Amino acid sequence: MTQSCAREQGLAALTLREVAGRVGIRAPSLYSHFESKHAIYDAMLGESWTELLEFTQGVTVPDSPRAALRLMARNFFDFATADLARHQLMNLRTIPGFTPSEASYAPAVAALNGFVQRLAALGVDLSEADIDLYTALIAGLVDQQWANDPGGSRWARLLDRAIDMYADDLELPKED
Amino acid sequence: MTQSCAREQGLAALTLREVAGRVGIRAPSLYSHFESKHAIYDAMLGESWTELLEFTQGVTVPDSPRAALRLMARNFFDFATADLARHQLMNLRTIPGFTPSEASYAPAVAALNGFVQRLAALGVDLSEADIDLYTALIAGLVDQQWANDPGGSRWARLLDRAIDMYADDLELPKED
DNA sequence: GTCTATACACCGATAGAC
DNA sequence: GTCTATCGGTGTATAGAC
Repeated sequence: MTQSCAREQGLAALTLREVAGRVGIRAPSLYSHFESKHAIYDAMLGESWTELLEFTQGVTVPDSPRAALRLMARNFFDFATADLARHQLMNLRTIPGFTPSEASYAPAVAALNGFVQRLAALGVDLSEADIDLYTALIAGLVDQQWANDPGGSRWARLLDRAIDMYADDLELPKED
Repeated sequence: MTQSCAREQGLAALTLREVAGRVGIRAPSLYSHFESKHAIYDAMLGESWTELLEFTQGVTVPDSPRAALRLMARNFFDFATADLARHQLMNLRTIPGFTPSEASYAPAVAALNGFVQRLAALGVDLSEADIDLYTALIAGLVDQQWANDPGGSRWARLLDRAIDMYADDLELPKED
């Protein structure tokens, strides 16, 4: 449900009539299921983070902190570069008045918590600033990939280097 | 001309009728000056990069590569976090079909070239990958600042640390 | 309850009079 | 150049059939 319709053009290209058409109903019927267009965005946001959360929970990460960091970053990067509308919804604030509900925000928090706890299990305790720097680093690579080389790999190539740079900053052990 | 109208709400909130209203004319009259709404975006984009370019050209940077990097990054960050619509236009691809014209893209290239050349003058030669990593790093901090703490300083605080992390990766001399 | 039909205000864009 | 009038499309809302 509420699948990404505007996967190609981005969030702004999503119209209620198209969403309804794909489900096989008329546009106004959507209001039986959602209060507004923002509510649809909200549902999509929740589903997206839930999808990422469930995916990451099914992945076993390496014992080495650096390798674990690399793998989790790669997974997030691939997830975010696979669907533009989803990325705009999860990581940007493209829609003027839209703020996520608590319910939809919960899986996002859970996903980030999962990331932190997996590293903690490997003996790496991240401060809030550490986490913020990490999210900014990955988000920046994703954004540049979308903005300046969509479909390519110009920034995807830099991911491992970026993670290594970040791991050095955290003073993680060099060799795996 | 073509000042940022949607400074508060973002690019998507910009309407032709409002733009026209601020200039004191009716919406259709805009089409005497611009071919389409995209052409207005294009003009705004060109003006924004030109503004940044002229600003940075007037700034004298420190002799130390690290300090120079810090200052230039801070200038860009402040510029990008001061105006949401401008940031979306310069660093993101928020508008579905919009691609900048060569003319509007030129000052963007010039601004980045200026950055590279100033570092070169200090003995720091950046590869293409180095540049891409830099832009991703700063863009990521800006995006997170806008998305998760607009008006605040949660990611602004991390800027110097991020630059230092980057400078370490480049193996720039530690002390200034 | 879920849908259709219809209407409203607004959007970007065009045509034509002055 | 600027205007008015208007077009098709959008999000949104409501009334009413089944």
